[in-house]
Amino acid sequence: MASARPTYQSAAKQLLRTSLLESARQLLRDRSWPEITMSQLASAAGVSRQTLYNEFGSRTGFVQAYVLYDADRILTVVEEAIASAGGDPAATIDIAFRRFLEIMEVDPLAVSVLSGTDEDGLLALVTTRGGPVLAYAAHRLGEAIGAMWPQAATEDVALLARELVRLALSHAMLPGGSPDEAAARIAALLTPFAERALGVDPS
Amino acid sequence: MASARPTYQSAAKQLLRTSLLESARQLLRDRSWPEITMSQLASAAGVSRQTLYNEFGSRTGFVQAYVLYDADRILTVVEEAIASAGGDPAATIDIAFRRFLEIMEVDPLAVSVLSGTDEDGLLALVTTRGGPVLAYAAHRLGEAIGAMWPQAATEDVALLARELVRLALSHAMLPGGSPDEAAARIAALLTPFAERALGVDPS
DNA sequence: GCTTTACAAAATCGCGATCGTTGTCTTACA
DNA sequence: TGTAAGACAACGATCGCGATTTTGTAAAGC
Repeated sequence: MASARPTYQSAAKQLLRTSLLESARQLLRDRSWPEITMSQLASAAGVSRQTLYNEFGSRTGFVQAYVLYDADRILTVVEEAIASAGGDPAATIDIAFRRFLEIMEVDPLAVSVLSGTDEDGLLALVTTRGGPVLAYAAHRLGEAIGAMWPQAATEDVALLARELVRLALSHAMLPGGSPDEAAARIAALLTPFAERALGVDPS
Repeated sequence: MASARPTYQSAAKQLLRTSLLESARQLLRDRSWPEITMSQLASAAGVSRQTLYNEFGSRTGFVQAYVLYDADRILTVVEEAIASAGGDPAATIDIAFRRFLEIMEVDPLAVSVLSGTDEDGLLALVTTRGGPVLAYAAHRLGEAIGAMWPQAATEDVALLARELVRLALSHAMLPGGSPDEAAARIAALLTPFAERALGVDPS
């Protein structure tokens, strides 16, 4: 299977990265980020510390990559939820938001940030310095929604995606009711915009 | 009932509180919160340190009160902006959001939180532990909107107010474009919901 | 390309000592 | 009654200092 798109090198590199990132995910289940050393991380993944540095550059470089990796993970699930909604605006927003909040409740990084006292500066990484994550998530979400509603203006879809991400992060950091309740409210709030963007006749 | 006007005692107490809080606002213009001591605060307001403690209990008690005071200040301006909009849904949301973001750009506490490295835990006070502020702001905003749109269901107004506050805080912490641009986008996003709640015929 | 070993720079920790601050109390005053 | 002022213990920063750990980089070996 050498004819596949990714070369062996890139595939191996990808395997290395996910192995490291997944090990970090495991370690984050019972220790907070500042309690995890690069040595522990390397040995948990079965590679040398040097390899870890070659791949991610520095400690902060790794944690930034991990945030994106975590976002990627979550977005994949949310995209599946969107695809399963069958195109209905209200159902799409509701299920996507609900799935997101449900995941965040058990996400190692999220619970670590929310439960701890933020002795590390991790909270800022998704708020005041959360530009990269927000942009990435908004883009991915916009693609997923745009694929499902091709008749909607890309401008409207991008707008909906961006603010949806902001609301999602806000509700993840400070829950307003259960995921079910929150998702229902957000869906009720944003469905009129979505329907108008889709040209649905509000009979 | 006691009296229509506040008693001398309550008025004096109120004067004392606002004097202290306003002094803190001044001090926050060139120092961050952890750099301000209770002694400095008391003498800046011209009262004894003991009086400060009698009124606010503790240092954290004061900063929490200050956050509410600051929110109150900002909300007053936003309420005026809402009243000036004349009831039109799009204009109301647009001007309220824009005024809020403009204020936050020069608010001493806000710039202190956004520029600093959050060595104090102040960022958490408007995110993961921001329940009280969010509830207070959502309530005030709901009242203001409800007074302008009496025909809308209180449920819809409360929903709009709550999520509007979340979006506002998100945009204040991590700006997405200028206040004008952000406000225009939020207005475009939420106007359909507001119009539907108002029973406006979308001709 | 990964591992091992080595190494300098930087961060962390333990541990007193010190100092400033917090929070409380008591007394004096209007 | 409520504020000012002084004194006070408790607590938390801060500092010095050595010891240790961790970060980040480099070399050599497989």
